[in-house]
Amino acid sequence: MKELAKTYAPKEFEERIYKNWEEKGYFHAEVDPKKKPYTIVMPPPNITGQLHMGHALDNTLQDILIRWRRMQGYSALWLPGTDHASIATEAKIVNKMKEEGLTKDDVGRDGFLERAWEWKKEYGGRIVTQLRKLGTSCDWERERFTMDEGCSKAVQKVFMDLYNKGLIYHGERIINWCPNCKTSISDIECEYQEQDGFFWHINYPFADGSGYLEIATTRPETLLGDSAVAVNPKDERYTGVVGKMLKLPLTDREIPVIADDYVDMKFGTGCVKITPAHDPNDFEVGKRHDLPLIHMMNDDATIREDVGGKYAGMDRYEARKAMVEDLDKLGLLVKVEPHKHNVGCCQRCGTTVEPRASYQWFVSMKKLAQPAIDVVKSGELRYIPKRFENSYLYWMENIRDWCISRQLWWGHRIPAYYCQNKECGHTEITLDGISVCPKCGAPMKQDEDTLDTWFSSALWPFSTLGWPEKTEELEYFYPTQTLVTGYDIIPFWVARMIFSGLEHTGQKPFSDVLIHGLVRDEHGKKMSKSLGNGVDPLEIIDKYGADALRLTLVTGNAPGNDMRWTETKVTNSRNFANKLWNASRYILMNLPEDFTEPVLPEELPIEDKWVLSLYNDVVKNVTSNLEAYELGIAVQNLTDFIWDVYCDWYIELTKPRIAAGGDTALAAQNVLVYVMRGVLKLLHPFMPFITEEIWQSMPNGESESIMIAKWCEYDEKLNFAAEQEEFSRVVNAIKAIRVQRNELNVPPSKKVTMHVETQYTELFSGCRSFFEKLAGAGEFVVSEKVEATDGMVTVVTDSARVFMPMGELVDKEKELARLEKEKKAAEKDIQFLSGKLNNQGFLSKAPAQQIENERAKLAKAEEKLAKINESIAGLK
RNA sequence: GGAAGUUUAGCUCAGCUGGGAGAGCAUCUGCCUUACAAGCAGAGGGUCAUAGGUUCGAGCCCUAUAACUUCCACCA
Repeated sequence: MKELAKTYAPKEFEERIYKNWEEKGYFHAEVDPKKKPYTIVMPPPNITGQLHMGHALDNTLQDILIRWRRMQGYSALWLPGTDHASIATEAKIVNKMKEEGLTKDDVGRDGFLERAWEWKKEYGGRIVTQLRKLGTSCDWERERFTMDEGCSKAVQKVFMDLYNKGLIYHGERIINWCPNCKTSISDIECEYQEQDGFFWHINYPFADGSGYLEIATTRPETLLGDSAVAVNPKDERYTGVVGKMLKLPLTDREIPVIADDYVDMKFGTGCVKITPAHDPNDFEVGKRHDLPLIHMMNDDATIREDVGGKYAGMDRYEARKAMVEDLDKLGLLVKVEPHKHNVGCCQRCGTTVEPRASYQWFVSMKKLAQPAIDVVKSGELRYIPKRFENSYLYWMENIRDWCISRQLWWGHRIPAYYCQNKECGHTEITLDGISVCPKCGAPMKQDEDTLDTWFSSALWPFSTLGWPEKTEELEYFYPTQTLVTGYDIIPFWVARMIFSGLEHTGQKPFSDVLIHGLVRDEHGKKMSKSLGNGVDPLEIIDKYGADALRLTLVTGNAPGNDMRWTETKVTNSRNFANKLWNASRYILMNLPEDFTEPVLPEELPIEDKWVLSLYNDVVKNVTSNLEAYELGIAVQNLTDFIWDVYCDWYIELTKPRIAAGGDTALAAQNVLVYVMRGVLKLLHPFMPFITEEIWQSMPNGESESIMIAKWCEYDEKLNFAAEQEEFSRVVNAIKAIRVQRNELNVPPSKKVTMHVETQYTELFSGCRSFFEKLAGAGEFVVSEKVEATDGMVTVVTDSARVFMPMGELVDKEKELARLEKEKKAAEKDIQFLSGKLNNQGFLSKAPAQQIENERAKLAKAEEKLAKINESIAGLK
């Protein structure tokens, strides 16, 4: 046992405690057949990342669950790791090289990767170091990285398996191209923004000189890639022109007019220019009509040499301007209308993406999605809260093929090898590498591309446990139990883990998905780097401690709901920590030196039973709320009990006994320590540091660290419902006296004589010291009947009347008015309750328990009214 | 265009399977009561967005409306 410092100063102990836990190996989870496993895999933060509030929330929730389950006796594994974040990291390296005046091509693939690994070595551990400050109890011995050997092996294996099953294919499709990152991105990495644009109406002349066809477009520069103009076959305006040829302006090409249902007659002019290489819909139209695919842009969105003519080399927007001007000069520009439309932007860099036909690798999704839909529909895998199942299912049911190849170097290189002999063209997918074509003997060359970052994240729950090897870890810890993450990455990550897990391991990757919301700023805005409204968790930890931060993030946190960040919430949390600290300090100060373990005596006074019974309820409620993932409610139960019941009432109740010394003091001390130890354990998952620091200072024969102490269980022996009810009569009387003293401005230091009239004489006499201590009682007399005299204030509760002689402080008229007011209130109660109890509908349909409750309430109200009436009569 | 969420005290939010509206902060009034002023004891403050409906009974369930937020789709 060591002494607690005078004030709560988390900086003094948080770091030391964490280090100690880690040294003792408490974070490590082993395969243990004697225990049940409980596994959470941490959503791996990007190696480029810095700890932000989102991480702090996500990891606090996970740590609460893991610490709780560990204390419950599970072999609780929280598996941490980081993500290589291909685009983000590659961008960092490219920027860094730019400062040195270098480009990717200058250093080459190997040189680039060397730099990337170097960078990873230097910064990749930053975020996990920051996580430790939060108190996260992850098993660092099992820390993984999406590009480490094991995860890479899993990626290659999955790629090959899917390819062999025909679920991965290579083909030319329209993909989203980022001209800045110079890579393809998937549909969900493309974010749409509404922008003010224009609708350009352009006349395309018929080749035979018989007039024009007016088309409307938002992107005139793509005219260079047009291979047809389409009209709706039912559109009577254009029936005659289908099949005719148009002269494509600004070029020397001719293109046909075709008919296709895709065209909406009511929109624009009803004529659509078809650019199959640069628009997903046009691509489909082009396929149906066998139109040529005309690429008109380079990978940096400049106009291509071979089709661009005078516009070649211009940037897409520059070309747009020039072409519109030229069309105007030619008299072909009919009109320009302002037009709002949505423009796809690269999630990473914000650049407007260019839809572009390109040869890429795709995962064929339909087949994979079905089991992932079924597992949720059947309830075998559930989202908390359930409403997120809707958007998940909608997404999965309407899923499109996933473009997985990226024109990046940092990532898992695609294990596809192509025969360099064009005649042969053989493609080989192999994990071992191959240099000679097995078909023709020509040299083979590996695909230059890497895989989407999310391809490896999708395997995270099992790749980290050793898959594809049949490790004992995989056998034991998989499927995992809970995944904790924000709703923003359900499509990116959660969905992909689900179908990947089902496909490759035959098992769901986890049973429960706990979804949390976003931490917003105090105005409700999303915290973001660009807005500069982010709050740095590390600064908060530095100022208030990790426990205060954690408590703030979990208090009032309902699954799936966003929360606002305000600093006053943190000070509240810090204040609570301080309260707990001082309560512990007080208990320890008074403990006899030879006190070892708390033992609850057989005979206990009523207030002890009262607090133990309430504590017992808290044990039950905290546990059941944790089971329901209602972490916010669980912690509320606990903090309310600690502050309101334990500190403000029970500690105060024990003060007279402690002062008295002897057996009664010792009994109180046993209860104080017993309950304190219990609530410390219950609180530990939420506030690990302070609870450990206090635990270490207390008699703690149970275990050397609270981290590995046993979770509290509801104890039927501590259920003292009758005493709980009984003692509340005293509490209510004390509260009522305080109200009167306050209203009459009688200072607490002033002792007041009290004559208590009650049928519970034994109870109230036994509680005399509480009235002295907490209600400022001087002389204190309890009897069944008290004769009121002038100058007495009457305090009425349902179980007692307390008369206090206040002499000149009492104004008889005011006192009467007050009692009349209370009488009205009591009558209103009675009216309400008896109304209910006279209602036949209520009596016949309400549950018996409910009727019983209302009857009891009515009886109390009637008792109180009778007492008030008696007092009024007495005064008159 | 489709879907979801939110709307409760001045502010931030709880309110579990329907049974007389809660907390913290802020405001006001008293307190240095020897664990804590980062505290203690009190007080005031709400047509639970609006309109209907179901029910003996609705903040909670149903329908519609409004405002705000978010996700998905992406018609040139």
